[in-house]
Amino acid sequence: MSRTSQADKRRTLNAQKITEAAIELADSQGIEALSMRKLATQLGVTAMSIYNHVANKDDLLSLMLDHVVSEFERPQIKGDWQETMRRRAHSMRQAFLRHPWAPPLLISTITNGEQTMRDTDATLGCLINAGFTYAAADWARNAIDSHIYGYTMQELNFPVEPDEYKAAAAHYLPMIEKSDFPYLHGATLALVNGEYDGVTQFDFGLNLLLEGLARQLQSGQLS
Amino acid sequence: MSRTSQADKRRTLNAQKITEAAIELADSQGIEALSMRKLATQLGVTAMSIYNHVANKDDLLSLMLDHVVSEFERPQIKGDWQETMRRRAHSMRQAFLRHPWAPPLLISTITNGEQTMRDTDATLGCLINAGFTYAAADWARNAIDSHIYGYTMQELNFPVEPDEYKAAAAHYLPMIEKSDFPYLHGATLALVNGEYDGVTQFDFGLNLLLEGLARQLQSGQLS
DNA sequence: ACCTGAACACCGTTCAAGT
DNA sequence: ACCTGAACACCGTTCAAGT
Repeated sequence: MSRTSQADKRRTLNAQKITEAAIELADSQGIEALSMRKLATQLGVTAMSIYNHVANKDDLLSLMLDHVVSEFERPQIKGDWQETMRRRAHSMRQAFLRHPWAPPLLISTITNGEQTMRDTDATLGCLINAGFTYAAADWARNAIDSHIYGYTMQELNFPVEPDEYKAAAAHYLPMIEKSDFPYLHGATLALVNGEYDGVTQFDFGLNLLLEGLARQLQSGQLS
Repeated sequence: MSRTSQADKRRTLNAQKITEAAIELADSQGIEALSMRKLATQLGVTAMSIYNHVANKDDLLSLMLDHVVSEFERPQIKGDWQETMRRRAHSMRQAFLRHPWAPPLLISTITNGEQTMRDTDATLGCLINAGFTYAAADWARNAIDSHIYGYTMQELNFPVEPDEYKAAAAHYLPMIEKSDFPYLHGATLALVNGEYDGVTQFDFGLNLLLEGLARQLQSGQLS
């Protein structure tokens, strides 16, 4: 009987199952809760079994990240490059909202997985096809990705939800001395008074970049 | 004699000394090498002594981050807002190059320290003084910071140094199948052939943002 | 008031032993 | 070929005991 149950485990456990369980654990409990021991428990197995399928925890994280990248919408080479870049950016933000642990790890990843290479290839392809030089395509991709990563990481770590901004501002206002922080005080007061809603826009920065790129491309600075 | 040495320790150890030693350790050995035990050894003291001056490791990290923020150039309220924002951005990038562990922690920090509030106040002040509404100043600051954080984190984690790009490209080229990754292959080949240098520019994305903001401000969309 | 050693509840990972 | 338990070298932090 113990033979059968072990045989069952052998059939079920593999790198993909481990990766999926790890992502689910990191999504629901946070990345700091992802330990080899907890993951093993979730899988109904001993911590050490995992090492038969992945080299170590870093290897597991790489597999998890490559899966996240697979959720990015792959750019079409042909077509409206601005719209294609916008669709990719939005899909990346959505993937990061589903997997909030991913951006800091993904941006720090040294070796690139299969999916990352596919994403980079298609992104460069779209821009080059639109008339960008290799150098300009590289700069453009870098600037767009900076915004996607920087914006979503700020967004993910913002301490209050959009529908609580006004209440939070009213709560913090007394702690922001008008004499010490006049503009922060003014901005917080404007929020309390409903003069603006405090919601930043992903598309605001993205449009600044895309419109600037379009303008430079049209005037021949990038081609 | 043991009395004197303990009295000496009491005089020397304080939150500021601990913070400085922690920053030095993180700068030189990496943030993952910063443990309470190693930090204590560096300070010639027991790990537990540290807890007499900081609440816990998170508290220590907050103190470290507030010090990093103090190295940002504080925006002048009056003056050329574009130039002021550019100076702040460059000083932030330089601070992050000195303290590469800081950006992911700083962008994730929930509670803001004194220096962070001063930076935010002066940044908003500069933009509001230039004619931005509260909302527009918030969007602008968010977009600029997204670029600073996103760009520097990509830069800090890029696996090769600029003067090794060409050699690295030549090394990786055979691994990038032309049929699988045509554009990545082409870009790498262009790098090997010296058609472009592969160096991305911090100012490229920053200028796109600032020029776009200036254009929208001038046309009355943000005021 | 501050420093200390022992202890607790965790980690990732190695290794020899099982089947 | 894969799973396991014990062990090692680490963590952050609590607590009672010192001065």
